[in-house]
Amino acid sequence: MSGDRPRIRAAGRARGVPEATVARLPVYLRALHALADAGHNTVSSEELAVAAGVNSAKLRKDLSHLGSYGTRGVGYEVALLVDQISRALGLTQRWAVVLVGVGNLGHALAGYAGFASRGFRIAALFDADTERVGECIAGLDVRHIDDLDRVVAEEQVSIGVISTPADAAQEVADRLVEAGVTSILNFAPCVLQVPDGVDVRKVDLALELQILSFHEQRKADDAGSASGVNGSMKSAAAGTVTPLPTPRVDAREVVGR
Amino acid sequence: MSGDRPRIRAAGRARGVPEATVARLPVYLRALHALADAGHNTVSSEELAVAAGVNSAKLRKDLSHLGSYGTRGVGYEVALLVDQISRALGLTQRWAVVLVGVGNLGHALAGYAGFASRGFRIAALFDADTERVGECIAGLDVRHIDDLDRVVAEEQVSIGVISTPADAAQEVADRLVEAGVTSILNFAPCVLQVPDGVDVRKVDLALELQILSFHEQRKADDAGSASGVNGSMKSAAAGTVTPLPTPRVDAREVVGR
DNA sequence: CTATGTGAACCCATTCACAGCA
DNA sequence: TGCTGTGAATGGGTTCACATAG
Repeated sequence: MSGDRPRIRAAGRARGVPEATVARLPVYLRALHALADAGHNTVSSEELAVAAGVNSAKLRKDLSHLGSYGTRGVGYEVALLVDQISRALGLTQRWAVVLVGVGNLGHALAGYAGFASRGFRIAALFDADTERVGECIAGLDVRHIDDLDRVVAEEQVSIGVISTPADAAQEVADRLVEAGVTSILNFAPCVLQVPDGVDVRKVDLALELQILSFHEQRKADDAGSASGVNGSMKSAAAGTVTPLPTPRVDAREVVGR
Repeated sequence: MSGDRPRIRAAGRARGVPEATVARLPVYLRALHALADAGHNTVSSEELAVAAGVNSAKLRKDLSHLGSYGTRGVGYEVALLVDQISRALGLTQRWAVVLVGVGNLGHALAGYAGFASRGFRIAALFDADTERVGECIAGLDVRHIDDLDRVVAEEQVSIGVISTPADAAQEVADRLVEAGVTSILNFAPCVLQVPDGVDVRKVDLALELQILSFHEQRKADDAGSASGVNGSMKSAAAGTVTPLPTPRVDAREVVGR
């Protein structure tokens, strides 16, 4: 038993699972559910790795951090693995979450079936706009942000989702923390300041596109330098052409910082 | 000039920027825009690091991969840095993207102002459901997926966003690649198979919550083991209680794998 | 004989600490 | 003098390759 170096362990349960591993466990879980649906009772590390989009060595190393739940020469029992990963992720309980900000994105998140199906229950929706309060979205009434404290306490909420504009996000985060929330998922495009003990994860939609933009550019450059010395245009791959020399930053027109 | 080890470099432009650095450049860009709006002309690595939520050593190392654009003893000129980072990310051109799947989430993405404000133009919306085709969302008509090839070619689209249900995502990805798209942002909770040369980034909403769940559980466990030997309940922190012993996986009720 | 579990090697990223320049 | 830019040190994560168990 035990991993590489002697990571911290609690009483009986496995602990000190590396962060990179934690981030992949939900992917394995998804793949396992799909395999179970397809009627598989057991699965090899190779099969599961393919289904999860990683290599098998990484998968085995990841699983080894949870314990030894495989059978040498055979593979893993699907149901058992689902059980163990769910347990490791804390999904044996159904977490209550509150969502703040029911604009464009908040609406979609409130109606996202994936939350319910993967261990989460939206306890309440909030907004600061009194126009929106009272509106019913996905079976939930939108409440005013001032009710946050009460709901978080009553429903034992520990996770908050922020889908407000960027300029309101910090204020909302402060209120969530004040109310007792200790984990925040932030969809607003800004950095949040929170006290120790509070976890924040961010999802930035445009940021992901910007990363893709980098790689697109790289591909276009490669294609360009393959033929002409510095292929000024011509093989600009699939990108919107117009390679503007130095357009000065007058970009960023609308909305969020 | 040049980084630590001699990473690959092209003609004159900086290359071989580490992936971890690339992922942070958009964050720096956001912070710089905010600083510019606040009237700052120059900024020190320390100030910018705080605004971006990283430490200053990491920031400087990251920027060093783009070249030497700071002034020792002074700091960085905000406008110049914005320019250089934009250039490095390939944001001197405005990329055209197509969005496939105008359900709950697709709707929200189509209306997301952050795309337009950060260098991207939604060229078209697509759906397979003929009921939806023709609908107008955020000023764009929803087109049928069969028109994908034409639009991608005509508008020189190289980036596609998938916001379909999981069971349709692979099919859509295949079509996007077939049409000539070489970068995909996938919101569907599944692993996509794509040929070499195509980049995929994924955003999984529930996955992020599951990661937070892990850390919540850890905090709850810590709080529990602080007092009683194995505090069976009582100090279950803020989480929805009910620590179920071995609930057998009957979870996952609705929707996507 | 097969596929897991894991030490060891390797590689990438972060952090430190200071040389070098305005 | 102050802050950038960067070698060197450290640490985490990935991959390799094989001992081990069924």
